[in-house]
Amino acid sequence: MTTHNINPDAALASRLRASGITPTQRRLHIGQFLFSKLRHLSADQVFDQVNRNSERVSQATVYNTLSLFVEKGLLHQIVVDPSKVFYDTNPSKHHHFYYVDTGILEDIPTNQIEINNLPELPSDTLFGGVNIIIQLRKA
Amino acid sequence: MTTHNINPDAALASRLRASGITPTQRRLHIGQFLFSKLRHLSADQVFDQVNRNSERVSQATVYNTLSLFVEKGLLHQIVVDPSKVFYDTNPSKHHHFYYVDTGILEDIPTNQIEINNLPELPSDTLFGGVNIIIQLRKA
DNA sequence: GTCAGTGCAAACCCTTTGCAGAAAG
DNA sequence: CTTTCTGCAAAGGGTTTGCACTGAC
Repeated sequence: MTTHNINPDAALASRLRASGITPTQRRLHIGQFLFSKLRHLSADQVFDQVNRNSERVSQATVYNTLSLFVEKGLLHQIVVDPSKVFYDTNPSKHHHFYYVDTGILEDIPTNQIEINNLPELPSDTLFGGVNIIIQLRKA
Repeated sequence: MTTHNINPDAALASRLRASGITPTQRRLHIGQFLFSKLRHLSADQVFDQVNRNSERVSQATVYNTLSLFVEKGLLHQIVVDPSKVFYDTNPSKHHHFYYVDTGILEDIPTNQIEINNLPELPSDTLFGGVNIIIQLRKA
C-alpha cells in the first residue's frame, strides 16, 4: 500500500507540508524531537537537546524554526515572564501551572478550568484568546 | 493639628515607610508620578515621563525603584510578552485586557471575572496567584 | 561618619539579523 | 538554476551590574 509509511520522518514531513512548512532536514530533526511527546521547553533547552547527538543545528535555526512552528500553529508560545518563555507541544486549548520554585511549567487539563462572567468585550473588538497561568509555590 | 499635612510628598513618604521603603527624593518623585492615577506603563515610559521636567532620574534608578515597588507590593508587574512588561498601579486584584493592535493594557474590573473549577492544586503546593490576560483584536 | 541610594557606562541575556555558502525542488 | 534555508558572528533591545559619588540620618 503506497500510503502506508513506517518512516516517522515521512509522517512528520506530511504534517509540516500540511501546515505550509517546507520539511527540511533541520526542521524534521527539531520536529522529531519536539513532537515525540508533550513538552514545555525553552528555546535554549531545545537547542541543547537537538544538538545532543551527531546532528548540528545552529541557534539561529532553532529560533527561526520555533517561531515558524508557532506562526503555523504547531506550537504555542507560553510567556511566564520576560526571561521564561516556553514552547508547548500540546496542541489543545489549555492553561498552565507554573511552579515558581522550580521554574517548571505544566498543563492544566483542558476542561477542568472554567471562566465565568467574562466581561463584555469592548465594542469593535474580537476575542483573541486568554492566557491563564496559575503560579504555585512550595507549601 | 500635627497629623494634618497638605504636602503630598509627606503622605507618600509615609506610605513608602509603611512598606519598608526609605523615601528618598528619587523614589518620591517616581512615586508621585506613578500613584497620581491608575496606570499601566512600561519602564521606559516611566523613565521618559519622570524626566520631563527639571528632575533627573537615571535609568538604573527607575528600574531599581520599579523592582523595589513591585517587591514591596506597591505595584504589580504584568507580563504580556517578553518585550511587553507593564507596571500597574492598581492595587486591587484584577485582570487585564490586552489590545494586540495598539499594545494597550487595560483593567478588567475586579469582580466581573470569575474562575470556576479551579483544579485541585498538586500536593505540597500553595496557590501563588493567577494571571489572566484576555487578548483583544480589532473587529 | 556610616550605610544606603544614585548615575554612568559597561556588561548581560536572550533573540534577531545580514550575509555568504548549502540544500530543496 | 532559482529560491529558500542555514550557520556564523555581529547587532539589537531591554534590563542589570560595578563602581565611585551623593544623600539620608
